[in-house]
Amino acid sequence: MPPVTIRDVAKRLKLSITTVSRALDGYDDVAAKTRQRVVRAARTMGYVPSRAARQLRRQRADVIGYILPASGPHFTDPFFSEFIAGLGDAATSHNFDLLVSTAAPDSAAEKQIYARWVQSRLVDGIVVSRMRLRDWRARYLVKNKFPFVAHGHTLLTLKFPYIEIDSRAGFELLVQHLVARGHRRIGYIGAPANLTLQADRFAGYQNGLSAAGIAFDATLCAEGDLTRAGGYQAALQLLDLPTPPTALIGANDLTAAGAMRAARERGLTVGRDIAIAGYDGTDDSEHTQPPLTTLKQPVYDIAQRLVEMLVARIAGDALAAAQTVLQPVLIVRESTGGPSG
Amino acid sequence: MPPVTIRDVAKRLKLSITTVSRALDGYDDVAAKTRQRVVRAARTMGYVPSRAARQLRRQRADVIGYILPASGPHFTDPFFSEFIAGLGDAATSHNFDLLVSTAAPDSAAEKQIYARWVQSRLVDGIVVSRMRLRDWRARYLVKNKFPFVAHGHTLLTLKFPYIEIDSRAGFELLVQHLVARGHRRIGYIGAPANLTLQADRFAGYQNGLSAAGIAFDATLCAEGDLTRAGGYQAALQLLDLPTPPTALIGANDLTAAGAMRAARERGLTVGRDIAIAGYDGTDDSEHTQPPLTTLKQPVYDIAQRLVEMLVARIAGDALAAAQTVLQPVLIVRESTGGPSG
DNA sequence: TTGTAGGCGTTATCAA
DNA sequence: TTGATAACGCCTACAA
Repeated sequence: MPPVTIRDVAKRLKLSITTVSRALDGYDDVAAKTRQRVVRAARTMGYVPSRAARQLRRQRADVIGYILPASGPHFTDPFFSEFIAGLGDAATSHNFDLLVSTAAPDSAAEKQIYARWVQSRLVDGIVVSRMRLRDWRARYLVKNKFPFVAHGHTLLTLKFPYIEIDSRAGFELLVQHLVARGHRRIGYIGAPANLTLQADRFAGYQNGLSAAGIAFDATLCAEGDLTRAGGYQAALQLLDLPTPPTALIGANDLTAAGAMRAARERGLTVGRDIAIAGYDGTDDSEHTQPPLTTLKQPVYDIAQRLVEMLVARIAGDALAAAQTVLQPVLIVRESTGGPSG
Repeated sequence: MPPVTIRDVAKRLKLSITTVSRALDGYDDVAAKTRQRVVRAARTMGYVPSRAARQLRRQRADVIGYILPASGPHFTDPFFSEFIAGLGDAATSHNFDLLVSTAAPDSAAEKQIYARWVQSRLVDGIVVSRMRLRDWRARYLVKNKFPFVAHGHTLLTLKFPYIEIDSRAGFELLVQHLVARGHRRIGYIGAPANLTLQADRFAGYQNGLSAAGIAFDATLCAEGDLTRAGGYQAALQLLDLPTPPTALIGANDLTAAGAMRAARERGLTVGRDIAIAGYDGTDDSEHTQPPLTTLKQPVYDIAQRLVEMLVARIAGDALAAAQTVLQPVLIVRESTGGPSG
């Protein structure tokens, strides 16, 4: 059976489709009694407006989009689980739907998705995450005047709303913590250099060192890729140095988890022979063995707030152009010796 | 500026919109030269068909939907990261988009989402996961003749396509493995009783015991909720028995991870003092400490194949009604003594 | 090979 | 307070 349309409802009630539409949309120029009849009939007949028709007429989809920075099988960063949960919950509560796609960063597929979503007006707005220093996505969306919000900034002179964690300050804190525990040779496992988060976190690491009067040593730095495997490889490299570091900081928790594994393989007991710390602070970090010292960012809340900003922006609210910077919270656990260590 | 429509392209070329439409859709009754002009003009003008209009006309959205069984902040099961990655990649490669929402199982919100998606034809088909024994979702979708595919079966006498892992056989294998390592008191931490997976895995556990001539002991069984926290709590309960189990099986890896934590807190060394095993086998299981013995299901592939089946079904392909059962693979790691243990 | 016209299901404008 | 009617942008018989 074909879906029931507004026409069916109107016919059944011997009313015009206009009246039905207005009654359902809650206009106040409909007799209370009529409205009641309409609402009841619509419910019993199971009428739900066609998205396509409504969308065509109103020129908006009530959908927001998000693209996961990955494609392929092994994708399990808990950061993104929590992020998506936040986006989804917030979208629902604002009567939006969430469209999700996957694409490797800077791939042709990614560009194609953006073009398609924007040009075909499939979505009304986009949430962009894991920003890059010279992010073509920001450029593209600004150029097309397309509503979007970001998790993190760029180096470009573009104005757009974002929420961001002051990870630079966070990493300074982290270094300070390690120095207080007596560490001088502190290694750093970073992310690809084109990412904003790498620039920030690396800068924080360097600042932390210099604040403690420790000379920066490039040989103690390696590049990871924000995955466990990347952290593992990079950590091995650092641990096999003639004079290895006594502490390692990963650009995120996954990197740190990989580093923990590498340390164990080299016969080191994490938290005693070597200190390891990460960044993100999703639940998983509490459940590594030993539990991971980390900087916690409120991922779920950030996602929710991003959606709120985006929805406001789609509605044309100028206020939504805000740029918010939050402070991460240092959580000290056993991987760096424990709270009282 | 308003988006460019097919009319704009036609006007510019002094052609009818029909010709433009047909040229772009690759019909062969368009002069090669005309097509070329049209394609070029469309590209330079940045024309992309309006989704809403096309959708209204063709009565399909080219969108499939998936609902994450969770709402709230702490949602980080790697199973679902991988599942979504698989859905997203497969959807993209079939020229579909993926709509994602979140809702607690059996909540009012969940029902509402289904009603909305189905009735408003927002999506052309739905992927359903974590099936329940008497699953109203399957009932609802079958009743509405709405295309869907499932990860797992139900107890209902409904015919629908699904892919499923023979987790019953898997758990028998797991018990067998533990028995071979000398365990007789094998505990089980399950999932909520209304879930299909619980029925299957619990049955497999029981079968495994009886095959080994071990009497079933209900006091060695506890109910978890497929989260780490749930596994932790349930494990504590079992470990604090007068005569605690020497081995624990979790209904999934997260449960097992929680159990490992509980064991450590009780001063036990996992893999030596107690054996612990799980189910799912995402990358994370390899990185617990010690690495977790588990039954691996090919999550990413399953997700991809589900999408393929769904797409075929949406296209009206009867073949897509298949019901596939795959075998899980036992992966023995240190948490039960190691491969050679 | 190209063009005309109708309609997909809504919402919104204007009259009645 | 209600109803007729015109779009929204596209696809596709059918006609030319």
